[in-house]
Amino acid sequence: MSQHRHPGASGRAGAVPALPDLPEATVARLPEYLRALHNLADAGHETVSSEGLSAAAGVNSAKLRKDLSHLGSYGTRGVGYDVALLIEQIEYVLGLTQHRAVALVGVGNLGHALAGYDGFAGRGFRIAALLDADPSRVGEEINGLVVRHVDELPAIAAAESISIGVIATPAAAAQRVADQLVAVGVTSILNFAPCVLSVPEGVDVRKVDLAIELQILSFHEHRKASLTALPATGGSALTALPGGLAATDTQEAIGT
Amino acid sequence: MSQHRHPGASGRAGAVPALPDLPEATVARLPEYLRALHNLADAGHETVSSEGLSAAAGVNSAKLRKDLSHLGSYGTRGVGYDVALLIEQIEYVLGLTQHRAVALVGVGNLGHALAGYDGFAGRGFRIAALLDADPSRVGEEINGLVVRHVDELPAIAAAESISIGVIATPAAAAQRVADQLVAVGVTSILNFAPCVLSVPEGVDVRKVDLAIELQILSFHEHRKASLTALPATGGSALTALPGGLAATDTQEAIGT
DNA sequence: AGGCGCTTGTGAAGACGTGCACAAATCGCG
DNA sequence: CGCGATTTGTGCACGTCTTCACAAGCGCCT
Ligand SMILES: NC(=O)c1ccc[n+]([C@@H]2O[C@H](COP(=O)([O-])OP(=O)(O)OC[C@H]3O[C@@H](n4cnc5c(N)ncnc54)[C@H](O)[C@@H]3O)[C@@H](O)[C@H]2O)c1
Ligand SMILES: NC(=O)c1ccc[n+]([C@@H]2O[C@H](COP(=O)([O-])OP(=O)(O)OC[C@H]3O[C@@H](n4cnc5c(N)ncnc54)[C@H](O)[C@@H]3O)[C@@H](O)[C@H]2O)c1
Repeated sequence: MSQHRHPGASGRAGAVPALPDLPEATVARLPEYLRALHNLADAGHETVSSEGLSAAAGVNSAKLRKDLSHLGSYGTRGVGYDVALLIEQIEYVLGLTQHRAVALVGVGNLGHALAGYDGFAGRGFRIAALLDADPSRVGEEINGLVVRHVDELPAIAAAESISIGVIATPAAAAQRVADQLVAVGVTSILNFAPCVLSVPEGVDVRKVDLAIELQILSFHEHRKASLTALPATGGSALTALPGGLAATDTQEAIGT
Repeated sequence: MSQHRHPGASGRAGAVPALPDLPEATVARLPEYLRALHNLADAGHETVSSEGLSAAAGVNSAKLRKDLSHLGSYGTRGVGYDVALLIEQIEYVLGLTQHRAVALVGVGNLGHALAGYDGFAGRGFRIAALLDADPSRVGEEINGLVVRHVDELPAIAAAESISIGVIATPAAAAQRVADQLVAVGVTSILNFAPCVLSVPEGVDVRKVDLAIELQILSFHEHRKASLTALPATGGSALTALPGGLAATDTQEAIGT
C-alpha cells in the first residue's frame, strides 16, 4: 500500500505532486463521499461497491464512478473500492492531510455555536483563533479558547499560518473583516453574513446563507401548491410531479 | 400599480396563477437579487440597470437579465428596472407574499443561534415552534418562544400549517425527525445535520453543511499551493491562476 | 418630429454536468 | 485452466447553464 500516489498527474514530476484538476461539481461531492466512507469504515466494511457508496452518499452510481475516476483508478473491477485507500486518497486530494488552522471572526449568536462545534476538529480543521471587535466579548473563554480582539489578527496570523477565515459578523462589518483577513494572507473565506464580498483575485469565498436556503424552499412550496391546484381529474395529487423535474442542488426523493 | 401580475404564465387562466417554471439555477439566485434590491430601495433608488444590480449581487449582467426575463418582461429599455416592482415580482414568485411558518427541531448549540436569529422574520419567515427531545430543554424560553417536546409536533402542525421544517439535531436523530416532519405534512426540509435524508417523492430537502464548505475551501487551498510550487521562472505567483478557472459556485475575485 | 444614446431581452454557441449502456478487467469456482 | 458473475471505468448523447453579441425598444434632447 505505498505505490499509489497521485496517478492522474499529467506530467510534472516535481516535489509537490500536481493535483488532477477536478470539475468543481466533483469537488463539491467528495466531502459527501468521504463522510459516507468514514461511516462504512466505522461499520467494519473493508470494501464497497459504487452502488453501495453512491446510495450512502445519495447520488447516482454512474456519477460517483465518474467522480472517483478523476482521482485516478482506485477500485478493483468485480470487487469495488477499498474503503481505507479511498479515504486516504480523497483526504489527500482535498488537502485534509495537512491540518488547517481556522480563524473565526465574530463571536456572537452564530459564532458561539460555531466555536462550540466539535465537528470542526473531527476532520482536520482546528479553530486557531476567536476574534471579535466588541471589547466586552474579548477575554471570554469558549471551549478552551480565549476571544481576542480583531486588531490582533496580524499578530495571530504571524504566529501561525491561518488557512481559512470564517466570517460570522453582521453584514455591515463583513467587508471590512474580509479585507483584514486578506491583508494577513488568508486566501479562503467562509462567509455567513448575508452580503457579497469583493476580494482580490486568487482569494476564494464561499457563502452560507440560511435565508437563501429558506427562500429556495419557499419557491418550491409555492410551485407545489400551484401545481396541485391544476388537475381536477382524480384525487392523487402527491405523485403529480411531472417527469423532468431536475432537482439540481436539492436532494429530492432519495429512495425509501 | 395593479396591472402587473404573473405575465409569463403559459396559458392557464385559473384562480391560482401558474408559475413560470424557472431553471433551478435561476431560483437559487433570485434571493440574492432580492437582497440587493432591498438594499437599493433602502438607499433611495427608484430604478436600477442590469449592470448595477448584477454588480450588487455579484453576478454577470447577462445572466441577471436572462434570469429576470424568465419572470416576464419587467424593466424598461433605456432606463432599467423599477426597484419596487421587481421586489414585488420576485417575492411573489418565491412565494414570500404568504408568510411561512417554520418549525425548528433540535434546540442545542446551533438551534439556539437559529432561534435567536432575527434575519428569519425579516423576510416572511416566522419561527412557529421550537422542538427538542431532551426533557431538560423543554419549557425553556428563547426569544419569546417556549421549547416544546418533539412529540407534540402533530398537535402543533394541526394548530397551524407548518411550511418548512428545520433540522438541527445530531445526525443520528435527523432521519427520525425528518420522518416525523413528513408524517405531519411538511414537504420542505432544511437539514443542518451531516447526513443524507431519505424522504418520499414530493418532499424537498436542502442541506447546509459547514464541514463540506470547509473541505471545498481546503481543496482550493491545496490546489493553489501546488500551483505556486510549479513555475520557477519569475516571482509573481499570485497572478498565476490559469485562464479557464471556472469557479462555479464559489465567488472569486469580484472586482475591487 | 426625429435622431441619438442607453438598456433590455434573446438567439446562438460553447462549456459544463449528467446518466445510460457497455466493453474491459478482476475474482471465485468448478 | 477456463468460465461466468460482478463491478469498474468511460464513450457518447442529452440536457442545463453561461456568456457573447446585437437587434429592438424606450426616453430625452434638440
Ligand atoms: N444567528 C444565526 O442563526 C444566523 C443565521 C444565518 C446567518 N447569520 C448571519 O451571521 C452573522 C452573525 O449573526 P449573529 O446572530 O451571530 O449576530 P450577532 O450580532 O449576535 O454577532 C455578531 C458579532 O460580530 C461582532 N462584530 C461586529 N463587528 C465586528 C468587526 N468589525 N470585527 C469583528 N467582530 C465584529 C459583534 O461584536 C458580535 O459579537 C450575521 O451576518 C447574520 O446575518 C446568522
Ligand atoms: N454547532 C454548529 O456550529 C454546527 C455547525 C454545522 C453543523 N452542525 C450540526 O447541527 C446539528 C446540531 O448541532 P449542535 O451543535 O446544535 O448539537 P447539540 O447536541 O448541541 O444539539 C442537538 C439538540 O438536538 C436535540 N435532539 C436530539 N435528538 C432529538 C430528537 N430526536 N428530536 C428532537 N431533538 C433532538 C438534543 O436534545 C439537543 O438539544 C448537528 O448535526 C451538527 O453536526 C452544527
